Amino acid sequence: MNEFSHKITAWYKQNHRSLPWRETADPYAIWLSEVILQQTRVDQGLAYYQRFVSQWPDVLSLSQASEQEVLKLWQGLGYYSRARNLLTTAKMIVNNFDGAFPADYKQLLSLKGVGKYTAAAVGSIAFGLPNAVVDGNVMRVLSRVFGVQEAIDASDGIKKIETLANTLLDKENPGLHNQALMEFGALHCVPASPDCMSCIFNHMCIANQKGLVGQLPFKQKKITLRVRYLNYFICTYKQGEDCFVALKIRTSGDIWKGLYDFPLIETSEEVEIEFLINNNAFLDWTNNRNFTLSKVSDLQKHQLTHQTLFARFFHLRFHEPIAVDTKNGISLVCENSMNDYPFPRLIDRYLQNIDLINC
DNA sequence: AATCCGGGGGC
DNA sequence: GCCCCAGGATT
Repeated sequence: MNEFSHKITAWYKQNHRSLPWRETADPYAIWLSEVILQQTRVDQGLAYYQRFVSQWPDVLSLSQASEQEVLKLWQGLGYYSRARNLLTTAKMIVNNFDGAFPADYKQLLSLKGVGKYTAAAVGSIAFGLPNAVVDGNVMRVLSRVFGVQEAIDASDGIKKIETLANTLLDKENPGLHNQALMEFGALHCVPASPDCMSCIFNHMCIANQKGLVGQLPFKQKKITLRVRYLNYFICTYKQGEDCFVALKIRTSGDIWKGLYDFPLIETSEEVEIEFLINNNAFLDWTNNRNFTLSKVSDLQKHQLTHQTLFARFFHLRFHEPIAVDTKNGISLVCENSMNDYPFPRLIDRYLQNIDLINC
């Protein structure tokens, strides 16, 4: 074993957190944890992991769930394609792999939602395969310790880190090595103001020697923000004691695919209600039915990584049954059963705030 | 190679 | 405000 691996695994044995997916050798549990933790902190993902293993203890039970159920349990975690791919892969394992995760890097890579990182993580941790993981932690630790100054969001920098990671990997115990490196990045070699004085690598860390810790890892790309205005219509119709709400499933090529929101008109700036009601898209689906504007919400700001959303909710109380056109994804749902539907955080938060929709 | 996809937390 | 997080799919 090389000195780097020796030091970092020794550090890991002393300092690692006790986490449920570390108490098992079950590939299903390890895969599930890795998918949940993609672009997600342990603190945020832990409760989701526990709910998922509790609801679906094995890959067979998960494979029999509906997409709506999986998205509902995933609600609030973001990057919802992970949840849809999770279900796809569970079905692949049951149907194409005889119910067992393959102990092979390339076959793991063929699974939906499993890229190089997750294939290496599941392979090394569950099966002892000799593939080095490269995630945000590994990028940060290796770029600092070995002084990699190439941009880690461009191909040459990434390739350099990948080569370094595979050279350093302890092939006798790759799962331990990989987890140690990531845990060290998560707990000690943190993004902002790490404690380099007490670091096990401070004598050999090139970034520390050159005073570059604050500048590594280097990224060259800037994120560009898009601003969108979402004018939502919460359309209700009261029938007897029941309040029905028109929900709309989100479909193609945009945020929140598979989740539900309301009929909306999107604009590039803030607009008046008169503009919205005279809009063709609005007239189309209300089909000239009679309604009362019963409430207008404040403007709600919701920040995504690449988008700033401003949403306003217009409550429309209809006096005759709402036309349900399943072609455009609108369904009339009893308010009592809204808990079964997965909503984006923006929608869920608003619904929590207003408590009940006043029909 | 570039772009898109969420939400929460640290500073 | 800006950056980051146990990244992956699509084009």
